[in-house]
Amino acid sequence: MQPFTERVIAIIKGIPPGSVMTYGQIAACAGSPRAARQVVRILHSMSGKHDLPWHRVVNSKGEIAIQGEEGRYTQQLLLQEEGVEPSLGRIIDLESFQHHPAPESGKAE
DNA sequence: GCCATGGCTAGTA
DNA sequence: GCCATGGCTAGTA
Repeated sequence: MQPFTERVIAIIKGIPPGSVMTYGQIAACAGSPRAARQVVRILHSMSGKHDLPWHRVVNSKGEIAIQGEEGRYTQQLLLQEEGVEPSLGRIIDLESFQHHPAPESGKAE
């Protein structure tokens, strides 16, 4: 697995319950601010095997970005169970719920 | 060529 | 709603 991919996975695993990060934010933390779509691809293909909290990742507006009805519903439910309540437009208030990892976190022990 | 983005523009009210 | 972006993978030679 490539270093960028490993960093992205470590960052996603570090998102605590009850908070979210955005695709672009994760890419930036992993060292490639323009690689938001790569974060998408990693989540899409590896969230199961690596036991990632995939539901804690949303787009830059705070919206659930999943495609199908079923997936959208599942993500919304998992977030609500952690106390993340979207407002009426299904928008999550990033000011309240966005996780900002410390620069040291996710690096080598 | 994939992809669950993101940032900007045009068009409407 | 359009389109540039980018790390990775599959498929071919």
